[in-house]
This record gives sequence, C-alpha cells and structure tokens, in this order.
Amino acid sequence: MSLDNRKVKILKAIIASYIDNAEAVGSRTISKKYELGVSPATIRNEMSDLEEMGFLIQPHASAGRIPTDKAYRYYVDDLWKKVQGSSNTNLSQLRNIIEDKANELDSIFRNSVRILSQFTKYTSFIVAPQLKQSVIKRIQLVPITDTKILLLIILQSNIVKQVTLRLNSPIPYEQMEKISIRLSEKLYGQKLEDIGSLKDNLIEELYRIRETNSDALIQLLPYLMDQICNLEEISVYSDGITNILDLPEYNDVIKAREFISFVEDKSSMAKLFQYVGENDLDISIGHENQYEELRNCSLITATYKFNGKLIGKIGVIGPTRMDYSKVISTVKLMSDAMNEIINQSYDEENKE
Amino acid sequence: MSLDNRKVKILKAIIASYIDNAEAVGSRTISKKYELGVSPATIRNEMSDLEEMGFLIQPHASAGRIPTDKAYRYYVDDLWKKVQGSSNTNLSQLRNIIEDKANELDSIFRNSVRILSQFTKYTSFIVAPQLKQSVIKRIQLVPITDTKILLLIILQSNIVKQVTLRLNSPIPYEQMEKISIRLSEKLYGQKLEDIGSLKDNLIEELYRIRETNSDALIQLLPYLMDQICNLEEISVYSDGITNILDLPEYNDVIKAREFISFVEDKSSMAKLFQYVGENDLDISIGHENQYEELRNCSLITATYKFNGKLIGKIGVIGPTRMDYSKVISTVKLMSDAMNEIINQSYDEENKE
DNA sequence: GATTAGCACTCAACCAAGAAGAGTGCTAAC
DNA sequence: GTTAGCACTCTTCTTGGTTGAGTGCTAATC
Repeated sequence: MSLDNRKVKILKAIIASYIDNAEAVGSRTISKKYELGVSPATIRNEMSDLEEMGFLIQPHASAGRIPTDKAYRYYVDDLWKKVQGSSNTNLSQLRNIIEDKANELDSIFRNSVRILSQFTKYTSFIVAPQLKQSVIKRIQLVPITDTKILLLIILQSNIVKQVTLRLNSPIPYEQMEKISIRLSEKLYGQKLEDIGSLKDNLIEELYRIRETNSDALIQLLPYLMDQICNLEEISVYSDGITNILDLPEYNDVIKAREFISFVEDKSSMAKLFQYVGENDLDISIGHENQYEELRNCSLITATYKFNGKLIGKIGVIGPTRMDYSKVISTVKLMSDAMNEIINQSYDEENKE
Repeated sequence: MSLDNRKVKILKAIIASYIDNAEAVGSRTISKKYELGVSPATIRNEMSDLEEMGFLIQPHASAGRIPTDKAYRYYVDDLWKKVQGSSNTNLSQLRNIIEDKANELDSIFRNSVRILSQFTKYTSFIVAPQLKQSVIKRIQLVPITDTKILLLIILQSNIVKQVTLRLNSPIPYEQMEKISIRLSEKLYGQKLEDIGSLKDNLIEELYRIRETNSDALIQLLPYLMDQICNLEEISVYSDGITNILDLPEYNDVIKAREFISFVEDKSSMAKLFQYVGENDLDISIGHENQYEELRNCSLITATYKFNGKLIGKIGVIGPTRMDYSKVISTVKLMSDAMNEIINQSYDEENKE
C-alpha cells in the first residue's frame, strides 16, 4: 500500500484538524471542512488504510482517528523543506524587540524566552552558555563602598559577568583601578575553566610583581580568584509554563501538575536539552523523547553559537499535536535573532 | 451570646481542620479528632451558635461547617499576639541563604521571593523599590568594546543599577574614567526623579566645563541622561504561582487558570500591593481584598524599608483557609531578613 | 474498478433516578 | 447543661437507559 496523493491530503487534513481541536476527527468532518471532493465513505476507506499503515489510531471503536507520532514525524519532515527556504523578514524587527530592554546577557535570555512563549503559546526554554569555555578579556573592579566592590569580568564574547565582593578591610578607591589593570593584564586570554588549575600560579606571579598597592592586592587575590572560578555553571531560563493550562490535554489538574513539576525542575530540563541533537533545528516527537513525562509532548530545539561554536540551546515544548509549522519557524527565527545579537558585538570588534 | 472559652476552642478546631483538608467539618470530626471532652451533639449546639454569630456557614443543609472570613479574621487577630513576641532564631540563617547567591539587588529579590514561596507553599510576591526617590552616589562607565559601554549608577543605598549603551563612534578607554569622575561630581546627591527636569541644565553645565575630552562627552551626554531617567519603574517579582495547583480549591483547571492569569499580570499585582496597608504586617482576608479574583484568597504583606523609609512590599497570596500561623511568621521573618540585608551596607557605610 | 449510499453496530458521553452516606436539628431522657 | 436517638436533608456515587458520533461492511452506482 502506498501513500498516494489523496492519502497524503487526507492525512494532512486530519493532522491539521487535530492540531486545532484536540479531538478525534471523523470522516464526515474531513469531507466537509477540507474540500477534497470525495464522500465520507471514501475517506473512511482511506483512513482505514492509513491506520493500517500506522499513521492513525482510534482511541476507541466508535471514535474518529487521531494522528500517531509517525504521522507527526511525516508531517514535520514534509514541512521541513518549506521552512528551509523561509523568509527572514521579521528578523530585524524581532532583534529590536529583544534588544530593546536587553542590555545584559541575562536580560537577552529573559526577553527571548518570554517572546518565544508568547509567540508560540507553549512552554519555552533557553539553556544558557556554559561559560567555562569563555576567554577573559578584561577585569574591572568598581567600588561601591570601601568594603563592597563589584567585580566585572568582561569576556572575549563581550558577555559581562558580575559578582559583588565584601572585603574585611577597606581598599582605597584609587588602588582599585591599578588592581583592575594588573588583573586584566594577567588574566587576559585565559579560559574561565583554566583559572581553577592556574589559580595558585597566577596568584604567585601577581604577588611577585607587587608594588605599592600590595597589601590590598594580597588580601583580595585569593578571594577574587575563587569568585571567578565559581561563576555559575549552566543556567536554564523558562517561560510560558502555565500556557499548558489552556490546552485540553491538560484540563486535568493532576496531569497539569505533573507536567509543570517536571519542566520547572531546571536540572532535568538542563539534562533534556543536553541530550537533544545539536543541529540547527531538532525535533523530537512523543515517544522519541527520553523522558516518560514528555511522552505526549514534542520538543523543538535550535542552537545558538558564538564565533561558530555551539554555546547553548533554545526550544519549545508542546503537545505532540502542536502547531509545528508555526513553532518551527518561530524557534528558527528566534535562534537566528539570538545568534545575530550575540555575535554582533564580537563581529563589530573583530572588524576594527 | 458571647464567645466563651469552649466556643473559641471549637472554632479554632474547625478552622484548623478546614485549613488541613479544605472540607466542611462536622460535629463528629471535631469531637473525635480534637479532644474537647464533649459529645458531637453538644458541639452541634455550639456550632449552631457560632453560625448565628457569623463565624461559620454551611455550604448546604446537610454539610458540615466552614469558617467565614470573620472567623479567619478572629483567628488571625488572636494569632497576632503570639507572633509579635516570636523568636528571631532563624533570621541570621535565613540571611545567609538569601545572600549566598545574591550579589545584586535583583538576585536578592529573586532569591527572597523563591524562598518565601518554598517555605509557605503558596504564591509569593515582592514589589521592588521605586527608585525614583533614590539618590545618586556615583556614576561609573565601564568600557566593554569601543562602541559598547556599561553604565553603572551607584545609589546612596548602594543599590547598583546598570545599563548597556551602544555608541555611534568609539570613545577611547582612557577618556571613560574622566567622564565617570566628572559625571559623578555633577550628579552626586541628585534624586533619580529630579534628573529628568534638571537634565537640560545639567547637560549645559557639563558642557561649559569641558576639557580635552569634550567630543566624546558631547556625544554621550544626552543619551546617557536619557538612560538614567528611564530606569525601569516599579518591578514585581513572583514565585510559586503553580503551587496553587496542589490546592483542592483549584482542582478545576478553569479556576486555576483564572487565578494564574490574574497573578501573572505584573501591573495588577503592582496595583494590589499599592493598595494594601503599609504596616509592618498587613493581612486582608477574602472579601477584604479589592479584587474580585481574590475573593477566595488571603493576602499577607509586609514592608521593607531603607533608612527608615518604606520602599517596597513583600507578600504571600493563598486561599482564605491558608495556614496563617506559618505564613505570617514566614513573611515577617522574610521581611526582617530583607530589611537587614538592604540596610546593612548603608549602616556599614554610615559608621565609617 | 473506484466511489458512494445505506444500515447495523459500537462506544463514549450525557442524563435521570435511586441508593448511600454524612451531617444536621429537634426532642426527650439523663 | 449534656447527650442519645431519630427523622430529615442534601450531596455524592452508582446504575441503567438514551443519544449521537463514527465506523465497517455490503450492495448499488458511476
């Protein structure tokens, strides 16, 4: 039995209808709503075939049919071709929205994940860069009070990480700048992940070239190094988790609670995103997911890169009957936008 | 009819039971579970009295009784006395939890609101300071690239606000420091809310004393002033919104959705918190709330101050049958902890 | 040979009526 | 003043019948 043209049309119609209503769709509905020019009886025959081929199932004997994961997979693979050539018309517009309020990396993620969930009406995630690999460009200490200073670590990627430090004894303002310069010189070009092992060497080296400001430096150094090493690892942003309450799939609070508990757990989400592919765009449907909790869900993920290297992922989780067309294009658009924003400052600098 | 000792005991038992199970409680239950030494019949008589006095209602003829808002109010007022003298044992412990990862004001709020919801199992909020009133202490520009700088505004309260600026043409690193110093001198002691009206004057004044670095300054100034004026207004942090899904009151998805939609709307929450009292601790029960959406909820709020002046509020929203005792003490503890953290750096400085 | 109309059949969803159970209010006894 | 007993009320649960959507099969039609 082959998937001829009419079968494809019927299958797509069924998927479309089910995406809309989350209700098993019958032959009459298809015949009426989607003008295929054949009677319900014919469609019934075709549906029977499609069921045999594994694209549809009946939840019970006298119900309509609903698409299987296999059907969604077919649908998505077909969609793929169209998405590939899709337009970038809204990209710059999107970039503005994101950047508008976004002045720091943290806000970029926060905004992006929010936009993504608002556009798709599903739950969205961003798994943020693992900074380990990042290279230090400059260190800047900013005094807040005599005993409280802000440590800014400016990375090659122009990502700025910050930590507030509390000192035991005050360091005069005028020494800060000197310490900043000295630290920047020494740490320039170092990877964050290497600081740990280089720590002792670096401290000693910095001690050796000490000048008038040695006291303050000696006090500060080990503490400061620790702070740099301990920059938080992987972080997960999410938004629109409660969107699922609008879906009939989750009109049972128990189910909704289960889903929410799962996706609110940052560590399991981090793991999930670690396992999905690293292509520009990956889709896993229903049973294709690792986690039992997501057996009724599909996951659309994209990556974002810095200087050509993958640093994080962005994605949307929704029911298997999600509006793939919309979600795929939105996720793609979003990852493109993020790529541009993240790399823009880098490109700018490398031009000069 | 007076609220004698036994009536009080029975009332408290009913409230306690209802807080636990969210189910109308009958005379037999009270007689059995709470050892009052009287038979169900006696309790029935008392309950009848309590109903007449407005402390209890029957959802329907053959159901048990549930407490009214008046009952909760009585219960809470009674609780009050005990809370007043409550111990501060966990305070320093709590402070450590909050401060642990908290290096900036934003993180303090984020951590605090999370802890609050985790402790109480309800939905919690923090309405953050209105910075308008804050006084500028120092301005610091930190170069990231030639065309991208980080503007740090350090307030008298040692709160650090930051904005990333993008420049049209580069400003050399070495000029940054000079600009920072000049700006700090000029803006020192100014309230944020006054910058707007003083803007033109300030710009002109700063122009007049221009030196070698005039070009860069001229380019930057108006832009920079705008950024300072536009620091975001009121901000609302929330956490534990989905906790309500565990409550039987919201085992209907429609109801849950309604609640969540309401409390996820930052602007209505900001308004809500604006209207509640400004005592150290305020409680509004059921119908005492402004909003129809919260007619089945109670709201426990506390304030936090900086240098004796109220700058924000912190609170928990739960069902009227919430565990008042626990929530009240947690909110109080939390606001105490925040007050300490926020004021500590200020005190420190004023000591010196 | 493909398509369609017709019909019997299935099963979830809905509804109404009855049974069960929890809890009350009242009365009479202690 | 307290309690036991009992009739009464009202919700909830269960049951059984009805409805309706949808299928599969068969026979007629294009």
